[in-house]
Order: sequence, then structure tokens, then C-alpha cells
Amino acid sequence: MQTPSLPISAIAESATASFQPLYEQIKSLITRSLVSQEWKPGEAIPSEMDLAKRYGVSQGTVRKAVDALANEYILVRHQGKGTFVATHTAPSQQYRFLRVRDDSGEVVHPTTSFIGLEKVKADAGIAAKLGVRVGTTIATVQRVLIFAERPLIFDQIHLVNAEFGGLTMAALEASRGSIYSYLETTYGTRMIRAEEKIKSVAADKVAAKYLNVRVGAPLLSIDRVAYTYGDKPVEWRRGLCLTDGYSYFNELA
Amino acid sequence: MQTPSLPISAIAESATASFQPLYEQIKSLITRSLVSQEWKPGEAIPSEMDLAKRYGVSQGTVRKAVDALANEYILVRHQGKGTFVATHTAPSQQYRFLRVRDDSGEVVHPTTSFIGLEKVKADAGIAAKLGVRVGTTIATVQRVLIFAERPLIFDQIHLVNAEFGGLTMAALEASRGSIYSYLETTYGTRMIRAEEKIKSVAADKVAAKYLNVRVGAPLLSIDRVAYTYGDKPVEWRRGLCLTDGYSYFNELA
DNA sequence: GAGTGGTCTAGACCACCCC
DNA sequence: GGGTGGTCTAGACCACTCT
Repeated sequence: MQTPSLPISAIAESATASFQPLYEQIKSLITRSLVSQEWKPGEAIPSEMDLAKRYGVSQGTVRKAVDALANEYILVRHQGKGTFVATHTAPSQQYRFLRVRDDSGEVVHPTTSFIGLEKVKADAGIAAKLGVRVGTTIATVQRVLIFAERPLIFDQIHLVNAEFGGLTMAALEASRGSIYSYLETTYGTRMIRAEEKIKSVAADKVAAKYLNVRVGAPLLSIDRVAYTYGDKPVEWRRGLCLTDGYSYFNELA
Repeated sequence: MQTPSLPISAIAESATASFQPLYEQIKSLITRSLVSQEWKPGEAIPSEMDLAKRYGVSQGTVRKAVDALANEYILVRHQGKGTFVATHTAPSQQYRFLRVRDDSGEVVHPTTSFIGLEKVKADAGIAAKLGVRVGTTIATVQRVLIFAERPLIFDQIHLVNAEFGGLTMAALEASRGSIYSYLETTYGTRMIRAEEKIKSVAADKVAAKYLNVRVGAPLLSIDRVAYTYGDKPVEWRRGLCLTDGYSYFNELA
């Protein structure tokens, strides 16, 4: 059969000029359920057969949609068990976006030392990066990441407060893990993607103090905007990183 | 039918303990033809139906293998025309691995100024990175990349000479494009993947001279090993990069 | 054994390109 | 019109997990 019973959005879809494959529509529908937290990080989603019935398409089409989401690390498949909403809480996933490793390529798990948390009003620069109005309340976290006893990264992390109300220093310190895993378990918001801009800068007084180097020492400045489901930006951070014995690793394909 | 006529390698395969899906085997067979240059960069490979007949599998299985290779930018599909071996020669692909853009994210196409070419014997460090024996002849190219009239990157590029015999300054200068597109058209060797290690360093005398900055200015040091078909390393380079008005962009997923 | 995802096949029709 | 890749379906069997 070539013309399947169409999913809910199909009628609206066919009215638009741009053609969208069925599996893309299914992908959007699944994403919608993730945004609405029908299925939360760590939980199993319905089986492929069930989803096929629900959306009125074949199992193969659901499979293609799930394949795409699994490639983006939004879902995770486990043969014989089911398909799960991806999570940052597993130890191996705690620092999924951290590309700094020791020079040999060995992954080093850092510990965190929190410095402070304050709520500020967004200026034009940060408002643009986070897609909010100027003056929106932003939570700013300062911390140092320590690799093998050495302070290596000084982070300033800016979060949209509306998304993460009630964030406190005490809670962060108690969480003892990565910020992302805390935000995920507490607010159900998972970072699925990020963009980084890297520069080489000289250490200023503040960075020099926290990283224990002289003013003027060369550091990596790593700017990051992180996005949650539906490509919504929710975090902007700047990390200043010492690269003495450590490097930023990247794969190009 | 569940048991298809098996591809050539299947008998050997079934004897080994590790199971490999058919489409992975097809992928290897296609890769083998790329390594042997049966199909060269820019050329079309046989249609999916033809490949299916050739390997004795269904079109769907060939499709899955080609899908994987297309995702790795090793092959490129064109609906209605065919599937082609990917190439670095198209203008948009000339600088596929170059992640330096101006701060707004705009792609800037640099021009090249070659400084010199010499052939040297590999020391232990470079031999390890390129997977060759110590003492193997290496061609070392020095150049500066110029972005909007400004010298921004000073590169030292090391190539396995055996792979690229007869490389001359004159040929490089005449090529007027990226090194990769020259190597690809001249030697049929295409870079399919690369790994970079980034540090922040202070400019030394040489870099300061070529980049027109003071000694000690902070620069990105970008180390790269590039691999061709079959994950064979053939190039190691170090670029020293000014990040004044420009940044290194990265996508994390 | 029942249920899940993983692989493979066979055949249909669509969208695109070129003759 | 004929060939190419792109989408979708239907059904089979395999591999893994849990009970």
C-alpha cells in the first residue's frame, strides 16, 4: 500500500508547499512528546510497534524516525529492552560536551568547586545569545573545574532563570555532579546540542587568581551556547581554560 | 527469504566469532574499491541496483551501506543522478576541515601564501603520529593563510612523502587552492577524517614574524592528524592561529 | 516463551534528472 | 520515457532481555 493512513499532522502538511517525509513528521511528533515531558529522561518510550499503531504508520517508518533521534543522542536504543530517553546522569555521559582531555587523549573526570551564584538582568549581548528579552532574569554560576588536583577551567555559566527557578548554591553543591545532570533530574531539561566558539586569550586578574597562573598567561576562551529539545537555547557559558598538559580535542568529519 | 545469497566475504565472516551485519560487509567492500581507486573522487559509483546484483544482496541492504558512507561524507548522493565519490575540489568543500570563521560566524575563504617546502627524515614524534618508521621521508610545507588581507594562520604541514612523491613548491603555488584539493586531484588521495588537539600558546619569534604580532601574543595552536580511506594517517600539521576578530567554531552533539 | 530492537528482503510508488 | 535515488510498506527471521 502506498498511501498509508496519515498521521495527525499530515493534512496540514499536505497543504503547505514544502514536502516533508513521513518519518520527519514522526520525528517531530516524538520530539513534541519529549518537550511536553510525556516521556522523561531515563524513561522508556513505547515500543516501535506501539508507536507505529499510535501514529498510523508502519514500523519501518517509526524505526527511521527513531534512528535519526538516536543518532543525535536524543534517544538511546537497547536491544531486547526498549528505547529510552537519553540522559546525562550516567557516569560516562556526565561530561558529554567536555572536550578537554589530558595530552595523551585520556579522559579525566574533573571535580567542581563552586564560587558563587547570582541573579542578574540580561543585557543585550546575553539576551541575543539566549533568545530572551533584555532585562530577563538570568542565573549566573561561577565555578572552577579541577583536573587531577589542578584548577584548569574557570567557568561563568548563564542560565535562563524562568527555565530553572529556585536554583541555589546549596543545591548545586549538594548535587556533586555536572550541572547538566542536576538540571536534567531537577527540571527535566536536557541539553541536546551545543555550539562553541574558541579563542586564545591572555589571563586577566580574576582568571589568574582562580587558575593559579600569572596575569597574561595564554588561556583558551571557550564560549558555549547549549540547546534543549526543539533547539531552544537555555545556557550560555564562557570557560577560561589552561592548556598546560591538557588539550581541547575535536573530531572533524 | 531470510538467507540471501552471500557476498564474497561471507564464508570467511561466518567462521569468525564476531557477527557482522551484511551492510557492514558491503560497506567494507565499497571502501575497498575506493582504496584501490576503482572509483575515483568525483566519479559516480554504480547504481544501487547494480551494486545489489554485484554483491548478491537486496537493494535495501546496499542502501543502508551507502547511507552510512554518505553520512561520513565519503560518498555523496544526488537524487535522479547517482551516487558519487566525495571530493574536496568543489568550492564549498575546499576548506571542509577549517573551523576558523569570523566572530559573527561568517565563513571567510582564505588565500594562501607558501613559504617553503623541504623533505626531512621523520623523528620519533612525527613517525608515531603518521604511523611510519623513524627516518621515513616526510615533506614539510610551510604557509600562511590570509583572511581578508590579514595573515591569520601559520601552518606547518607534514606529509608522508611515499604517498605524495614529486611534490614541489611550484606545483603547490600553481594549484591556487587548498592543499587537500591538490592532493586529491593529483594523487587520488582524499582526506576523509581528522583529529585536532587545540592549545593556547604564546607566539614565538617565527610565528610573530609571519602573523605580524608581538612575541608572546596569545595564539591557538591547532594540531591535526588527517586520515584517508581505511583510516590511514597521511598528514600531520600544526597551525598557529590569531583569534583577533576570528574564532574556532565547533558543534557538539 | 513473549517482547524488544536489529537485519534483510521484496515490491510499490514518488521526486528528480536527462535524453 | 527510462534511470536514479528517496520513501513507505509488509513480513520474515535473528539476537538479546526478562520472567
